[in-house]
Amino acid sequence: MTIAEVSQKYDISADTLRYYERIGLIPPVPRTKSGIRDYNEESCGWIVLMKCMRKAGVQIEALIEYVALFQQGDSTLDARKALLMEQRDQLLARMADMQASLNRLNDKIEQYEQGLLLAEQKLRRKSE
Amino acid sequence: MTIAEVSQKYDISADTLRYYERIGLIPPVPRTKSGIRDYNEESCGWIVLMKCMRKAGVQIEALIEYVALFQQGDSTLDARKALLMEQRDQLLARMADMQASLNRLNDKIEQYEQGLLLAEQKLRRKSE
DNA sequence: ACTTGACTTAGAGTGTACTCCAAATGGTAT
DNA sequence: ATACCATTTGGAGTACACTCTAAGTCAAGT
Repeated sequence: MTIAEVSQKYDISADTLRYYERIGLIPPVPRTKSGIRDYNEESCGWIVLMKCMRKAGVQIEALIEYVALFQQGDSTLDARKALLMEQRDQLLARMADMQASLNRLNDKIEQYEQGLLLAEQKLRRKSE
Repeated sequence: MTIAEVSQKYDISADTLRYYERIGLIPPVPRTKSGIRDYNEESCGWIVLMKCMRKAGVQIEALIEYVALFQQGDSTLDARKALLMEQRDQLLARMADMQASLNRLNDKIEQYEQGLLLAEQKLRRKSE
């Protein structure tokens, strides 16, 4: 697959795909003889993984390290697992922050609902 | 309260507190005659709110707009509620992305656990 | 052969959210 | 009075993650 096809398929700009490869967020993508990227299934797998992680706010630096470890082979299996577990913990912490924020938002929205209700009642009383 | 006290109490740098006020993320803080900030309960309330929202990734721009609406008085009650509801929706969407990422991380970690187990078994077999 | 359009690279530019700095001022301790 | 330390402002600098630009290359169509 060309970069344009991958870009469309996964809704990621070609610039971002090149950037991800350049910084090592995904392993090098296979090329044609003339140097044009020819994404295969493995490349696409990395892209899907990284899109998912980035959408969730996982830092690029940690992901780069994961890819680097992966490329170093089986000796890094436990380091990779440790990295994933750390990212999971951070993710859980961020989700807890978001839940706290969500609760506050819900409380506030409810207050506004009651406030608006009171304002409506005032208007009705006036017109009666 | 001075800016140093507020900074310590809420674990936000004095620079950030000034920055938040400058851009309108919190309403103007009361001052002493000599122009030094003297945070009161209301100021602290805004700080707590904004710390919570920012930790959860709510965009500064939306929060600035909320404060601006708030300062315009009761005529903006429904606009404020609409803004909060939009932010809640965005928050829920991001939490869903994070849950997807969390699921993938958990799957991968489990794979590594099984992989490591297999590696251990291989080692044991060799040494037997 | 020549145009066209997608692709390549290196490097510069952008947006968001801080974070730091310099110069000036104010209140407090000696 | 003088030293000292926190505070003030405006503006510059930083970190992260893209995003865009310029200049060049390549394969396909006419």
